[in-house]
Amino acid sequence: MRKLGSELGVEAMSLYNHVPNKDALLDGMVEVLLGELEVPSEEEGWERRVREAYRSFRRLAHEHPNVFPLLITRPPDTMDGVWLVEEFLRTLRGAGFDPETALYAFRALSSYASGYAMAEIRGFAMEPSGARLGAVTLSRGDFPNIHGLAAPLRNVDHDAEFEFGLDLILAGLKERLR
Amino acid sequence: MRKLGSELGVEAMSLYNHVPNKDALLDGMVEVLLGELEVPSEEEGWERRVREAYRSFRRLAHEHPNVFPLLITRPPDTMDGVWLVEEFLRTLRGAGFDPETALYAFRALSSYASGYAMAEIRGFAMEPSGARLGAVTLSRGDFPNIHGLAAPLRNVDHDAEFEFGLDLILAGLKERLR
DNA sequence: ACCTGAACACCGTTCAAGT
DNA sequence: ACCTGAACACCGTTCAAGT
Repeated sequence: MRKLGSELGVEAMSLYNHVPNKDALLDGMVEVLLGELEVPSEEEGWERRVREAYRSFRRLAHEHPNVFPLLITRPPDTMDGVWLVEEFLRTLRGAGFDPETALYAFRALSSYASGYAMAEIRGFAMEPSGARLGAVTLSRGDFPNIHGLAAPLRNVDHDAEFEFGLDLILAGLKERLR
Repeated sequence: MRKLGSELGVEAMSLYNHVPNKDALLDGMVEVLLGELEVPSEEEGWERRVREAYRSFRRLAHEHPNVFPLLITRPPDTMDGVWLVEEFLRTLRGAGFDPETALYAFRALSSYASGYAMAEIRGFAMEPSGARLGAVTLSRGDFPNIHGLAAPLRNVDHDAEFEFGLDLILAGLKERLR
């Protein structure tokens, strides 16, 4: 608050004339972030629509790596948020899914996408990145599999990797449609 | 630090005789948490082994909802962590996956599981839970799909839901095996 | 070797007082 | 209507002084 105040050329206490407290401010930031989500038009077909929406979701993480974790930490309780869910459910219902499966699909995809985006921002958990491979000394004998991946690990194509997981889930969903 | 100190019947400053700083303390907590992960023995077959490991991962979130987010926020840089990855990769390699796919599979499953577990802890993002459905007033006309899910939303079986996503990804992986 | 008091540089927030 | 100084109740951390 003090830092934001000075950024605005004002004392920290003045902010409380415009905002109830810091939490409200953070909630507002999350709301703005969510507003930047780009959901493509309906003509594209359900699969492409869903895919693009989650690509856009991941893009939010790249564009605002400091705000994005707040979206995960403090799920927004806004009308805009509810609208997005309604849209998603409608799209999947239209594709032929029953209501429960549509909900499961939403949560599965959202879990995957937010988990992946978080990992990208904070570093992949329990995993020696290219940089970290050096930090911990891995004997080639004890860690043959990680060692064999040293080169690929150094320059993973995150776009392709994200798409891989998306493919997996979407393929599974299409399977259930039959 | 002050609170932990008083819990131990000691002033906060005394802690610095045993621990470099607060961050190191948090890292240690994450390390202990990770140590509680239960990876089943190898005889069970790769799929069951992977499935059980991620069930155990999710259990960590339930048992330690305050520490688990730290695991996501500050990916541990420990030998134990590397060992887990090595184990995972070895198991999938043994099942017939090529190295890159094994890595992708690890990250896809980990992203999904951590995303789902986080959502369970903090509340599902952009989604009216049973409780929240009341907070925001949803006209039946504007949100027909969410409204149709009101009953299922109130008592989702999270175990089954988590399993649904796991099935989706594992099915997709098995598909690639052929 | 371990603990402590005093101190430093921070937080978010309240409230009476100013304009 | 909006801003501010002083103050409160907090943080993590350092360091010289004690035992």
